[in-house]
Amino acid sequence: MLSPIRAKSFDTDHLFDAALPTPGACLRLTRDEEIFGEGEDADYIYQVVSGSVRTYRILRDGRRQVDAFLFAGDYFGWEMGEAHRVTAEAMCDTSVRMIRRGALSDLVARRGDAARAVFHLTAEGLQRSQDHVLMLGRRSAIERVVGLLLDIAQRTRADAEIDVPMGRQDMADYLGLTIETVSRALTSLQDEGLIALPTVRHVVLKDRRALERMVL
Amino acid sequence: MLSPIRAKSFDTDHLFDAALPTPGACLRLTRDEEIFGEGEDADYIYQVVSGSVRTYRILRDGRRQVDAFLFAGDYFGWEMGEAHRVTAEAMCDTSVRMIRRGALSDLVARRGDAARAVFHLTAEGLQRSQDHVLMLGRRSAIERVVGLLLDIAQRTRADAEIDVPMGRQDMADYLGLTIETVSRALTSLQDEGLIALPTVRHVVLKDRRALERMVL
DNA sequence: CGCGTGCTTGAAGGGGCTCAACTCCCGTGG
DNA sequence: CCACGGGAGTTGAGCCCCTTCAAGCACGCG
Repeated sequence: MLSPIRAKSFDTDHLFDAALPTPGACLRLTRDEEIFGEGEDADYIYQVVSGSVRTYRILRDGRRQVDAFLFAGDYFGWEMGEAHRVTAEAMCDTSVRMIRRGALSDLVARRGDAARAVFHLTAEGLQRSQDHVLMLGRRSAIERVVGLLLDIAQRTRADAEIDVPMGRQDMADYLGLTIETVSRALTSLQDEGLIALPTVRHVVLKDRRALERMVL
Repeated sequence: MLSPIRAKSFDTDHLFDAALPTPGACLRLTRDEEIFGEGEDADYIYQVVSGSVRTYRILRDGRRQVDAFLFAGDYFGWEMGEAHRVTAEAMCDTSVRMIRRGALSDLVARRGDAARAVFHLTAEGLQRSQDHVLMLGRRSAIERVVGLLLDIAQRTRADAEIDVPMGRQDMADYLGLTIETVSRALTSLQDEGLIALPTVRHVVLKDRRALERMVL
């Protein structure tokens, strides 16, 4: 997935390090606390240090679409315009680093490898969004849930046991479903012996191979 | 939408001009001709000169998800890895410009404003993808069709009369619907007097205000 | 212990899908 | 000029998956 290692180039995980002399510029947040809101000025770019974050948009009539879940190491808040297009909230106790857009621009102007890192990260976000589109456009409810579980497992570097950081409503709004359908999908996966649900936010992937086959 | 004009910066429409001394490096394509395929090496970045292009992915069982429609001026083929993640095809007689990824990298390394232009374009693609997600996740069939019509109108700079460059199957696979549902949505919009369909690929937006209200 | 919030389960309804027939173009050739 | 054929689009009927509405359950917290 990652490009071959190049000497002296930024590891994308540490893009901010070069621009942030004091790595203590952290924001600490509690459950459901807003980081920024849709329409607000996009002055900063963020990186999750610990915890997890959701971004979403809301339609006039209240329908909500969760755009992305962000975990430790993930960057968010790349907005090309002046305003944020989504709202970002912590899903649990979370800390994030911030950097002024201007500071990042300067870094990019000074160092070509930083530009490459930024491009890489944006492209990664684009890929995620494209996968999300495929999921919503052409997959059944169960396939969507399986896709999300595998995605969480991969991105939190868990293998068989995963801690689901979000509630059913967040899952539903990410997958374009209702909480009831998500719940039914999970129990049906459990009935088929593909997963186990020791607690409501803890999932055991009992047959990962079979689950992966379901989403190609 | 666009950032304020900066002296000496690239107009994103003309990003390639600086990197392409001979602007004749064009590829001419006919209907349904493939530009690149999923999994192939991503050596080039492309820009539509005239005509229109679709990008898509196909699932094992044949389900297809159209990722994007590209019109004159649009760039495509931004892949961060070595391989294309989608297939790109011309939807009609089309010509595209190409530039080696390496040449673009060089340009970006040499000129900071090119980096900004590239970032801008990638971010634009990301925004489109996010809007697509919202469409697929939380909108009804009719709302999706209206959204597509308005998007085409805007991006082809048409006001009331639009030429739909794609067939019903392409629309359906972009919107996560079936051709029958797309067709029914169009006739129901016609019945309500919101649009007219003089021919199958020609749509008149009779009440644009009302249509825009439908998608917020 | 009781209450509340979030999750699960059930029953009924609906929006979009499936399958199938039909229509409309449009190009081709007699 | 019309007959023919074929692909694309439309329309119809029935079904199914997901939603809606409603009730029941479980866990956590005062």
